[in-house]
Amino acid sequence: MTTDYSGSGDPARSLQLLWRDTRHPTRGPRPGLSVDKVVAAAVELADAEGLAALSMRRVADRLGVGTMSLYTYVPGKAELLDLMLDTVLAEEARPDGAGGWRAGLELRAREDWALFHRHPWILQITPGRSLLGPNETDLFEATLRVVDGIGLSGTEMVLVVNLVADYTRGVADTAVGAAQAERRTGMSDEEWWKAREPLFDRYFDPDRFPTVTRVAASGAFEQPIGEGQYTVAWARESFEFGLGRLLDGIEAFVATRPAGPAGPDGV
Amino acid sequence: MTTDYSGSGDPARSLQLLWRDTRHPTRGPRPGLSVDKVVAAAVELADAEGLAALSMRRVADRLGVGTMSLYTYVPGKAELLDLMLDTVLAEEARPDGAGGWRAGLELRAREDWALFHRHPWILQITPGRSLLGPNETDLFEATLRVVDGIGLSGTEMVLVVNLVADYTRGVADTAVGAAQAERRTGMSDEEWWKAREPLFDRYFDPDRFPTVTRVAASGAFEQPIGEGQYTVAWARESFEFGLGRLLDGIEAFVATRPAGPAGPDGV
DNA sequence: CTACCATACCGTACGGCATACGGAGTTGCA
DNA sequence: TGCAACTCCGTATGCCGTACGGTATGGTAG
Repeated sequence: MTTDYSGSGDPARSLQLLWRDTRHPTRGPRPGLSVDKVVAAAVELADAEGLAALSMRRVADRLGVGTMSLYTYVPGKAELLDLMLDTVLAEEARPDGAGGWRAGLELRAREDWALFHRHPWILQITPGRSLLGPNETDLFEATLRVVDGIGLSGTEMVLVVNLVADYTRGVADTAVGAAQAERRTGMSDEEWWKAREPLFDRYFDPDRFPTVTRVAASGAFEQPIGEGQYTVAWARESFEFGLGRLLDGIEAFVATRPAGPAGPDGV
Repeated sequence: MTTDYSGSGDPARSLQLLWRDTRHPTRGPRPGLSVDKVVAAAVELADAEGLAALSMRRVADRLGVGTMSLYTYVPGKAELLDLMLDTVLAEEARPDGAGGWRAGLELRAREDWALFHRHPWILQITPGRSLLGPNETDLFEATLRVVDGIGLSGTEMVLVVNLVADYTRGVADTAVGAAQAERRTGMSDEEWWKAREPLFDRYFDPDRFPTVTRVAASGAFEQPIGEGQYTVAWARESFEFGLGRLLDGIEAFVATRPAGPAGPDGV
């Protein structure tokens, strides 16, 4: 499935919810639920069973209310997804500037990575435009601060911060997808490959794919098989390798700028 | 929506379809359709209206057949998505080694980028395990070849190739999401921001977000507004900037390896 | 030439989904 | 005391993927 997602509803309502600008008018019956409870239930469900299992019915069931009651707290599913996203963003530790910009960006990337693994559904909701939620803004502020005063222009600061975030999203998308394949298909990686290898060999022509053949023969695809978690370990190494290269590249770029406390107005 | 996706069906059948290993038994009535026609119709529909609009019913309508007739050609929607993906992969130009590894990886990244824009739905189907389809394998072969013989081990070759692909996927996910937001919400970026700015200002506290405030004041968020396509232009610059940094980082890494035609068996 | 039967085609039905609509019950204030 | 504002939610509509089983087609075996 795909989520046709957000931004369509009433902006004022969405922002109010995101920033929890909700004073309860004292008139009617006391609400039995709250936005936070609905969001928490939805996050739990999505974590446990995936975004595909996240339906308004299931969330309502989990809260012990009728489906339509949710619509008292949340305008619709799209907005609920927005709220879920900004909510889990609060879980990330913020870089604090210790260790310089490189350590700061590393921290941000690793926190993103961990978050994507903890809440894989994040990767399945299309990014679209910015949410303008409090936690997203918070995180952006903290990360911008990390690359502040090292000689970059405002535009360059934004470029660098987004670059690291986008890279992490990309690897995580692949890695999390692979990690979840087992759950989704009810088949371990080993079983999966065992089932396909003999069939694949019928189509795989070494003359057509000589380099793949050679690389495969070198053992590059055989990862250290551990407790069945080997895909995860391999993915993490892959992520760290790429992060290292990326930061090396950024470092070279930063070195070309006039160092010092130039601030975002420079250039 | 989200697509619970693939790998679940019969492997033999999936691989046969992917590699078009389909000889028609001469018995019954002549088939009016073919796998290719079904896939082509599905791709057209997804391109035109997005993955959310891709239903078996709509594909069948487009082909002038009953819904259930599709199941003669394709085991189910998950497998159809697999086929769609491997099919559009054929559109990418393959790097041919001219200009060395850096130019080769650049070409691959730009081809991926273009493909993601041409077929945004690719980004919405969860990667999971490899398809083992012909075009995917082809592309992998061509890209591996580009980093062959420059001193990398087999594992390192795979790391580098995947790194570039993952980076591109990440930026494209963001960029395509933003580019499509207009279509999805029926609202231009300008309208969208106009509707939210005054509301957002009520929550945005400059003391809490000083760096964002300063960077915004420096004009880093005001992109050259052109024909309404400015988001696209900005995204492309952003992609090229990141690609440059990434390849710089990889270049530094390659420089640490013993150059020469070591091949994938080294280290 | 007939009978068989693999295959293509597809109508119907089931259980899921988001959510529009409107009614019933509850509470605080005028 | 009464009504307005509010929560809760049953029902219905129109989507979805696809299981099931029926019918039409047409090459081939006898």
